[in-house]
Amino acid sequence: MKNVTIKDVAKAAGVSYSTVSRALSGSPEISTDTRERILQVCKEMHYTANTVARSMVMRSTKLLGLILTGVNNPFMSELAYHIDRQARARGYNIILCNSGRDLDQEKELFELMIGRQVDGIVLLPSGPESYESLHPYLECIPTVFVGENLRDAQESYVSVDNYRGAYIGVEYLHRLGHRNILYFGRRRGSTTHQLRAEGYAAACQDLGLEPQYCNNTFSSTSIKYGYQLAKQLFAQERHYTAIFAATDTNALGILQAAEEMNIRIPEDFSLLGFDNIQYSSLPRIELTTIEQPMKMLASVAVDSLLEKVQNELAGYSHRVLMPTLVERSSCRALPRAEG
Amino acid sequence: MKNVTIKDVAKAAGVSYSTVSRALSGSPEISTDTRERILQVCKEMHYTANTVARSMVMRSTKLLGLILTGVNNPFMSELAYHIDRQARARGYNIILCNSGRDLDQEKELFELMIGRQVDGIVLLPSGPESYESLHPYLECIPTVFVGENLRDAQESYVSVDNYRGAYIGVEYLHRLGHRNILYFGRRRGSTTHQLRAEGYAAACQDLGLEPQYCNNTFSSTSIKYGYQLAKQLFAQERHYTAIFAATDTNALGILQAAEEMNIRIPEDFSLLGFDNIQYSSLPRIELTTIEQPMKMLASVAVDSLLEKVQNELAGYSHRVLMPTLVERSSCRALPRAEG
DNA sequence: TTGAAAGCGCTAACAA
DNA sequence: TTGTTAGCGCTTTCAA
Repeated sequence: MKNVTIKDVAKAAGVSYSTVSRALSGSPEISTDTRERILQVCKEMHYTANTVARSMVMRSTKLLGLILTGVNNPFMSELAYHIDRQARARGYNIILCNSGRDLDQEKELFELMIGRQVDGIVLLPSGPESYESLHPYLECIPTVFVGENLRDAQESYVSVDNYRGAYIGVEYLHRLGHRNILYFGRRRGSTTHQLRAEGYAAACQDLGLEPQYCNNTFSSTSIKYGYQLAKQLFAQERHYTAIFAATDTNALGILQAAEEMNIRIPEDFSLLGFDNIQYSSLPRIELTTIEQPMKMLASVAVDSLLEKVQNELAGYSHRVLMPTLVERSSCRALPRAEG
Repeated sequence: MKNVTIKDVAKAAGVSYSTVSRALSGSPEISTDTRERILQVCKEMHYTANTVARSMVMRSTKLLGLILTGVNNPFMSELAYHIDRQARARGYNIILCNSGRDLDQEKELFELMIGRQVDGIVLLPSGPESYESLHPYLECIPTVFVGENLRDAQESYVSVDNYRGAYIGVEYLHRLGHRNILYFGRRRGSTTHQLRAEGYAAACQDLGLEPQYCNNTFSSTSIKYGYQLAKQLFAQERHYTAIFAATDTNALGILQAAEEMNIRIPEDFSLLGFDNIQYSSLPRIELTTIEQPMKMLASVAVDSLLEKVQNELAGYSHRVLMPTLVERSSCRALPRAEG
């Protein structure tokens, strides 16, 4: 485990070490032949520049913090993948951290990242409270929130038009002939969820449908909670021909409960999800859903973060992408009579 | 965006800056009251230590490189999650990189990580060729391979006993009454896969079964390839009552093809997977499979890497964990007659 | 075109 | 117990 430095190269090449630095940085203030000679020596000695030292003098680590609630979540891991790709294409690397959806952890991670001198942070927040909670840090470090709508908060974020997505979903089911659509998993505390519920309500209003809700009483969303909720729901009488689930994980919970109770989808009722996580395209699941364009989300997130980093501007930007419908097999058209 | 340094704190507290350093590092060579006074000033000034500067003098970044083929793969993302947790518990952070299963990328990432002075690398290799390909780098930086068996290679690795796992799987199917078990997705080029196939063959031999194979002619494993392979397989006559898939993704491809062709599982044949990725536990999928203990894999990987890092020993360790059977709904017991 | 030297923020050996 | 100083590997003025 050697450690060839710029000085070693300088000695070997018989020049001063600032000359080596110039050769490496592609400075114009150097003759072509000395540059080539030095580069040759570097190669021979297997010199690798010490990024840490460079970071210190350049006051930039070319490192981005990526804080999310848990990479093992399929939505997050997909996003993380694209964020890494995009960042690397721009010459940055990613320090990955999991907050576990814990505000204190999140704060701690911000401090850690600031100490590590990352150039910026991509945050998939624990919830809308994150914005308030992290406020003091946001002035110290360029940050972009992704996935969560911050509405008119004075901080950069990238998200999907959740209101519009829900609206599109209801329209689709309506077009299929459904007139009784239950919204499943409505939940307090998340702006994203609030917007989806609002979009649903607005579409119902516009199309003359009666809104019906099954509220999520848990503090978060998961297949397990979706399952528990669905079990309760199925114990009651059915007044709907379609369920619009607030998230794909909710929909998967519904699928599980339905399976257990011998309820057939889409024969007994149609099921529409939201997010288009990887799970949803799996055989036997084939969930029709509203897609969040994750690759786009990732790339816009990195771009707007780097814009902020490189311009040193204190401004912020809100980017809201349009979700789209992905048709698979969990929804069916209703014959006139049934509608 | 201020930047409070140790010097600023020193000036404010009226001490030399080495005293501040001592107060922060918890050195005993300092009086309790000056320490407390300094810590107080640090808090007031919102001082955060610059990890980059510290790294330089300490010659340790407390950073680990995590190189995998793609976090968006559910097996990888699960592993990444646990690796981060374990690393952080030990005071390290993770730089995440995706190699895209490309050997050149992998090399490039090693160089990048070495330049970044990471203390060690956790590698989920592209394949068994990675070991050869990365050889020059392995002497420069402590590395642990995870997931792939390197057999007797002189480098640390953590993996599962794939041979034994396959053996257990065949025993299980045999116990269920199956006498004709097809091994699906046998593939060249991966030691992991070779060992699984060997375990299958050995169990067949020991139990007096005739081995049958459906070979994976693709260079890698995915649901899509599994699907294509299965389509071909189903076009032929069936001489088996159970399929043992080399990986869960293969099994999911089989499920997809079966769905399309109205083949019922486990009624028409039983299906056993290997890995226990998250997908496998989903409703409607409920794949019975051989589990790789991912949390354990992650924690052992980090531990043996840090052992290497901290002891500065040039040695290596091979840790092989035992896989276990996870019973779900894709296998059924055969009545005597059918066996 | 090249070299000398300062300095990024910190730790640690040596003095006081 | 505290202060002074050198130096980690690099970039970048300023001189030559």
